[in-house]
Amino acid sequence: MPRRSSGRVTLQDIAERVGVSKVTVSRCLREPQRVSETVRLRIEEAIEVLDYIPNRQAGALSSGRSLSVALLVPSISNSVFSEVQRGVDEGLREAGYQVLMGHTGYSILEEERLIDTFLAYGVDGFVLSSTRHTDYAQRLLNRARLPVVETMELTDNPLDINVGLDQRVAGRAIGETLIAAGYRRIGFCGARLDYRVQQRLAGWEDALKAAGLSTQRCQTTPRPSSYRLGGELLSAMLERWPDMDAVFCCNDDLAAGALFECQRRRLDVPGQLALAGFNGLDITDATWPTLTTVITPRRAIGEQAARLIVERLQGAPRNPSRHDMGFEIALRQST
Amino acid sequence: MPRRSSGRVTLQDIAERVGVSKVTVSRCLREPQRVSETVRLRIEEAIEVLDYIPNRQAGALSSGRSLSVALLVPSISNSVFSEVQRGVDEGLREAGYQVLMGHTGYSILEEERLIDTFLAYGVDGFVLSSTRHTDYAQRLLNRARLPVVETMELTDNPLDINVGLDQRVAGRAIGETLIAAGYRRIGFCGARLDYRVQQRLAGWEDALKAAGLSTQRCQTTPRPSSYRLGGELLSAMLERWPDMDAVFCCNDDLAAGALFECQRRRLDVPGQLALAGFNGLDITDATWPTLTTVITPRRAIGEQAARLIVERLQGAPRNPSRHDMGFEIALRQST
DNA sequence: TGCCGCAATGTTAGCGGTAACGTTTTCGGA
DNA sequence: TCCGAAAACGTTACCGCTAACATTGCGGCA
Repeated sequence: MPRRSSGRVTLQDIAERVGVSKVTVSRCLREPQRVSETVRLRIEEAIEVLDYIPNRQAGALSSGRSLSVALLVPSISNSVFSEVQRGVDEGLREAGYQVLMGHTGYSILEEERLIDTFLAYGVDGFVLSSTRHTDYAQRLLNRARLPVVETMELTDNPLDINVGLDQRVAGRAIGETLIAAGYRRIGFCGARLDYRVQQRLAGWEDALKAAGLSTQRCQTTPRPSSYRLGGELLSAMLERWPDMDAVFCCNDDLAAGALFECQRRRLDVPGQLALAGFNGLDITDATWPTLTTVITPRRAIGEQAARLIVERLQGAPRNPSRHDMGFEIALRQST
Repeated sequence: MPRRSSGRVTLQDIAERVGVSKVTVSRCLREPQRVSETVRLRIEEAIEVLDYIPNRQAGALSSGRSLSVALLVPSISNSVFSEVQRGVDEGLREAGYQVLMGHTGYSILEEERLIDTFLAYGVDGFVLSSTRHTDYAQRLLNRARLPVVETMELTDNPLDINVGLDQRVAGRAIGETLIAAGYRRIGFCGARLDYRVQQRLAGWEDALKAAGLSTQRCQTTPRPSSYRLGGELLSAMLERWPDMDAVFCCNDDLAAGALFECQRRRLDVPGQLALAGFNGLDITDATWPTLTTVITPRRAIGEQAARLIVERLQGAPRNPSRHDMGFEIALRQST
């Protein structure tokens, strides 16, 4: 007689119904080929009839493996990360892992809190979407000895595995693209200056400096990026630098917002002003004119992260590595 | 000597260091006021020093409560649900619960799979983003006797708690708005005809029929909604019904895509064609012209869902209920 | 002085699984 | 016919935590 039973169907219930011990039932679920055909069929029937759902918590507690991996993204509403998520999810699900998602709101403190929480849930690995973390978070991750993938940007000192692209090189590439297209008075607008945006800005400066152009037309704000903000920033820039002939927006949201503002002002794009974005979201290929942008391999990053984590979970040794997934420039109508 | 220790710091380690039993440490974490000041301080210090992270799986297994709630949304890339998620997350976190998210890809079979998975993880409740489920999923949910909130749309037969808005009434309202603005040859375009979209369509028909107008200008597709698809659908409609003077798009993505297509065709909005969307995403307030739309209280839905779940988790009796959160029409430049 | 009540802490027995190892059964080949 | 190894299944002892109950110690009061 159980002291406090949850009312849930357990392995024991299945075992009793079939007339075997619960280890046999457990084995039947994990290594079916090690159980005789007859018993297996009867166990499967009992599971079906009783609607048995295994208790993962108990399994995880006992085996030390939860078959789940945490994926931390800055923002769920930012569609940039939904592609990464898709890649991660697909790859991990195939290998039998469940992805648990958390969002940090672009705060490394919140990231720290989530790492703590997910460690408490016993996840078997982490996919992070940045290379910047609090000291405490790094300590926790190191101590836990779990596979950790830092994604999106590249770093020289990965915690473990690093999969991303060189944001600075990409920023430079888009700058050079604008220069090659003949623009000379090129601006930059950026919102929420996280590390990645700073890198893009640095790349933009690299390109302009290398061509002997002025880098003064730079408008930034710590506010979170949005379509409307793109319009506001562009307005501010047009006022300060009326001669500007092109703008590199640190992401596609700002670029689209800037485009809408141009339409509002009846400013011809690209005739009077060229626009470029970053990431290659769907919208860049739908607006009129379509937007030139840097297409980042977000899906591939997610898939690669999943692949590497699974490798490690299946026994591959810890071996810090960096994977540059590259990028692609999409030359569109806006330049 | 443990047979297989995980290397992790446990309650026992804290207890030994402080010189008390592990129950005392456990109590100190859950009901600090029941432990003497002296002991509490020493326990807290030990936790700090040893970087103790409680094992939630063990706790959940023992107590029967996991302090987590599953939130299932159709799509993570659809920003409609990110607001719901924010509301749910905020409300539940305050009450000490962790939200675990899953996405169903608009498939009730996938939803069923996720319900199974999250039950295996021992979640204490569910927030679903639809009222349609497989029979098996309903059976699982009923049997588990957990609080369940079905969100977004309303139903007459809630599984448990229902928080949403009447999609049909909202569809009718936008139809009436267009009619009141003087439009007479009003079209409807819809993608991925899930239950909610069907309801909006029915509402649109209600409005047109009530005004004695034709409901023939209706273009739909099962393909998933996107900006580009909005453009394609609009093109097809303009070809079939050149005289159309307004279109209600079943969501904002389609509406924005349709707007871009109008710009491409140099069709004046709203002069030659009026456009309306659904949901009230950020973009509707950023484009030029801005888009008329139905603003759905997604954040409020999430918050209310969280509130009701917490109530139930804190002991309120099961009491099937329906909460109509209403909607608001935003009249903008596109009509 | 003796007894009661309460605050503070301890003991015991699980929660539902799984690892490791032990036992029984089966069966082919010497 | 008998042996031995592999296949099939069982026993035991936990994983780390908590509910329920037991115990201890101390102050207050009759």
